[in-house]
Amino acid sequence: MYALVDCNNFYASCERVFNPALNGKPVVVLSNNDGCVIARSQEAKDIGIAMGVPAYQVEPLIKTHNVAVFSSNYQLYGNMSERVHATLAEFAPELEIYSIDEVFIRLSGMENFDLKQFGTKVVRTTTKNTGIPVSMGIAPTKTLAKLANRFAKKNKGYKGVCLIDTDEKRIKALQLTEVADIWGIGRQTAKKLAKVGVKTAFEFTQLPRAWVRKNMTVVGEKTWCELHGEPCIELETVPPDKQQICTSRSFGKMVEDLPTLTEAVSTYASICARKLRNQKSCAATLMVFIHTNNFREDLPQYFKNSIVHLPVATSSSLEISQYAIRELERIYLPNYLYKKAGVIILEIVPETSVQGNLFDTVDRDKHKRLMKAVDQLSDRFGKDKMKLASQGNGQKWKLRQEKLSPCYSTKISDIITVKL
DNA sequence: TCTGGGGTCCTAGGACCC
DNA sequence: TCTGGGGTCCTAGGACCC
Repeated sequence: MYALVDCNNFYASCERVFNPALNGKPVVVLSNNDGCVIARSQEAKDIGIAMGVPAYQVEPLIKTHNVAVFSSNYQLYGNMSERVHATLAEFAPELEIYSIDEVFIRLSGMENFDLKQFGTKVVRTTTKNTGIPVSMGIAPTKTLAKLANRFAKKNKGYKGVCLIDTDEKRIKALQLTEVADIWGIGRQTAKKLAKVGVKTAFEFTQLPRAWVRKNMTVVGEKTWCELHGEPCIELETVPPDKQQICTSRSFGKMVEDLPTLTEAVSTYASICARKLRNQKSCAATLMVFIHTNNFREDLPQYFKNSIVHLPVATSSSLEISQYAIRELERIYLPNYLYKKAGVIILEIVPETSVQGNLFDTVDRDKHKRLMKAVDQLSDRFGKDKMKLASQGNGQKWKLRQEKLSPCYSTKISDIITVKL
């Protein structure tokens, strides 16, 4: 059996842990640049604030209902996420950290346990230890565990735990669920299924397997099998190394000049390089892209990217940033208002198997030592304390984060500020 | 005024090989 | 009249997830 533990309204719950005055009140968290609503407390959902809407469109609702609004604070959420994992790890040895707010657990060797009781204990302990309310779905496959989790959340009577352990419960759950709400069935597939008269998850499972294979590829076929109770999607206890790494942001204000864009691109390149070093890899290809604001139909538009293959794979911020800036200079055109830029690194290989180059002139050992020192300093004093000169100070392009909460759990300076 | 960011997997089709 | 067969690799694009 598998369990899926999912934190309820995760980002909104994180904000509440350190600010209990918000309990019982509507809370929303916004995406980067304070753009869209990406998390809502139950109260915020109840007054009709939809997921993903631009914040300015729900401004009247926010005012009328006195909704607490926060910029996203990933340092806080990441740390709270780690606390949830730590508690769960005490209950089970095999965890898959599926996302910042979801964990799959393999429940092996528990045949003689009362799983419902076990689940209730996990849910209660996690909430008690971290302050974050969680729900748990338990079933024979990951897809069914996801489904069970939906019921655990939606239905108060379950008290946060839903167990699908018989065929009867499985079929009942499938009948009560729209196929579009199944994990792995997206909008396009749901549309296709509607055309052949399939609305519920149960109806989907009644389609012939061959039809599913033909029309929905092996991916759909796996979902079909999992809904029948046959596990096809393995637990991934060790996260695989990333095959591509991307850092991109929209700017707080539109940017026109090359020097400012250069600061941003250099910063994104450095962040990519750090992510690369964290997984002990190097990359041999790099792409830079810039584009204007495509919501502004009244302005001239320009979307462009540029790819470069490096002579030797690297994870040095200096090198990656240099190449990124060079590509930016190739694609930059004046007289456009840019809204977003990004750096993507590809062709990622383990740092232990980098292919050398006879004509290499870079002192790679030196770079490595330097990066190690920089990373240690960043970990100790904050990631923005030491950077390349080309990154500038970020004043002209940084994110808009007008409603940022303090990093209660990670930064001492913030805690002191709060107390004052 | 204002509209997020970061990933993975699969398939089809073209280029190329012997 | 007639023009093989069997592969691999790469890329772009679509679909999905949080």
